[in-house]
Amino acid sequence: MKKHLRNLIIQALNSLVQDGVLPESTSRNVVLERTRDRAHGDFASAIALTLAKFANCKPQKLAEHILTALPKSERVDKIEIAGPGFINFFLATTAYNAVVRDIFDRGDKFGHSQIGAGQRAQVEFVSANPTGPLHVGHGRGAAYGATVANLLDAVGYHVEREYYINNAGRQMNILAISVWLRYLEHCGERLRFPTSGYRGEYVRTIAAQIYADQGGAYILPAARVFYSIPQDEVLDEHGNILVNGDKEAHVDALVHRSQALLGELRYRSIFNLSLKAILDDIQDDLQDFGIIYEKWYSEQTLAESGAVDQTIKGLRNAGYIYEMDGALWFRSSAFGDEKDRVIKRENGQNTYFASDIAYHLEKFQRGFDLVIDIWGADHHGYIPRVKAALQALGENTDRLSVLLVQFAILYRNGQRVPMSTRSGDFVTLRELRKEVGNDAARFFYVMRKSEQHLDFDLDLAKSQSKDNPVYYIQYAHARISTLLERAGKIDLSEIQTADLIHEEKEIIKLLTQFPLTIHEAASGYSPAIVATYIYDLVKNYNHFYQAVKILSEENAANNNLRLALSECVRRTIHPSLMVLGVQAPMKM
RNA sequence: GCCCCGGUAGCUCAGUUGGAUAGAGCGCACCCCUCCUAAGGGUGAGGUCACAGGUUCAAUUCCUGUUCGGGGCACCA
Repeated sequence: MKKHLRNLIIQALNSLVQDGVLPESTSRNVVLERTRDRAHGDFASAIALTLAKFANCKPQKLAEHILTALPKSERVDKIEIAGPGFINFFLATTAYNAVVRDIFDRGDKFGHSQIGAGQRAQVEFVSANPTGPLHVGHGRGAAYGATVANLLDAVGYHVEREYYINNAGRQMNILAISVWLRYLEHCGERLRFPTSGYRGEYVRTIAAQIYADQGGAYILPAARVFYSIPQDEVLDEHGNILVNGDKEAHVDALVHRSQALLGELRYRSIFNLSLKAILDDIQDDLQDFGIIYEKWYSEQTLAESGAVDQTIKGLRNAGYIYEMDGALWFRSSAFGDEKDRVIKRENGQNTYFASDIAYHLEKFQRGFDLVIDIWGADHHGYIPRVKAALQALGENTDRLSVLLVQFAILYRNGQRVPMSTRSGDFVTLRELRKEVGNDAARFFYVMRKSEQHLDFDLDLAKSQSKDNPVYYIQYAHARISTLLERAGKIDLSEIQTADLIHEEKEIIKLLTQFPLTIHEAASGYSPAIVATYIYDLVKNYNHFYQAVKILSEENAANNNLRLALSECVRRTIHPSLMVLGVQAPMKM
């Protein structure tokens, strides 16, 4: 429809150029928009305002010229000039018929398009270190990433969802010794748990499980483990320093000592059991949350394949590697990063950055047209160096989009729920899902723009009332479903849209916007647009529902129209909720 | 100090590549079920779009500066 009107205006402009009213160079980029106010018709164009100075006359005068030059169209009822020179189009109500029929023809693919057809997109999200269960912050990344992937899928991309498992670095070693130390405690050894160790309760659980499965095979006296290890930093419960020490050196020394005492085989065993326990938990958690990955990509495998060393060699060949203070540096400042970055540490270990470069290079080599990373907002400083490395390796970073997700803050009884990473005192994703349910969690996580901090109201998410947008929308879907079930078959040939009431027109207008909404949400990576849209549609449906009788309507044409509209709304709610990862119940 | 994100109604937020009278939900004040799910609907009050400049016929929207809030500036991830 918009296209149709745009063509009309372009034709008018062409003839005005011929008449010499407008110069030859006039732009044919016609802007049309839906009106906000009903009095302004259905569509409006500010074209006369934009072009007035080229025509050398007042906008209103130009608008009149355009109006006379506009070809007639049976789909337009009335055209007016208003305000400073807007041209308002009022659609013929018969144009609405086509909309309803079109939605029925599209089946369950209404709103979907093929804009991305033939293109491959990869979305990498969550990718939390497997050092503990997912918490509510990861949850937002999970819901957001899954929805962005669904949106790209809806507009025709071939999408691959991927989780990058950071299972090779120092943090994993710290996890392994944390588990082992808890295991020793479990077996009666007394020790002071390191400040930089993983202190969560889950570590004890894994340790106890290892003991239950394998008995005392890993027991060693704690005194031997801690003998002449550098002093740890000791804090009290308020974070004040009680004993000055180097907690990182302390924990690194413990890792070394553990590897020496346990031997390669037993150390690997603890390491792998810990990793498996946590990764299993993460995978279950995400699957229960309705998130399916095509690929779980292991950093370990990447490192073992030699890809990381290969990548460093590539950077060296390109001339961007130098040595300083015993470490290897990447000259990222040559590509706009604020300083150079270490890629191999003095102790010979690669930094995480090194494997991240190799991983991204590998992603590029897999040939995706679109590579999307979803990170927490606190990682934003990391973007320039990753892009720098890819550029140094000769890649075009336009294919890479890094999307940042701000934190979610939980509120219960109007109070902020305290969360501190120290002491491992955070709310897990699993706890949140258990408390509010998957549907509410998925919806609440994405209903705000991702770059916006999210105030997550737990009480609202749990409430079964109209105040809760998830229930409001699901309820409408259920209500329509039962309504249509009672009504039986809809006779589309009986539909006529000659005299629609206001509520009906509003619904149809909104329905026509749905494909565009999905497109905008997909191209802008903004699931919140869908959430806002669907809420708005449901609200309008409720107005309509309140205004008319549907089942008891005697006039067959009206009856069929209203049923058809209900069905159209249902066919819009359904795919929207699917994209958002929320159930669309038939009954409630 | 530098970098990223944000500042719109009492609260939480929308606001479509700059457009006509800036919207919604909650909260507040009233009101509506002989009727398909009241898990719903209606009416009203409530705004210096953080502030100051600039670009434009037109700025909440774009640019610059200021200010406030969040986050980041490691041989941690």
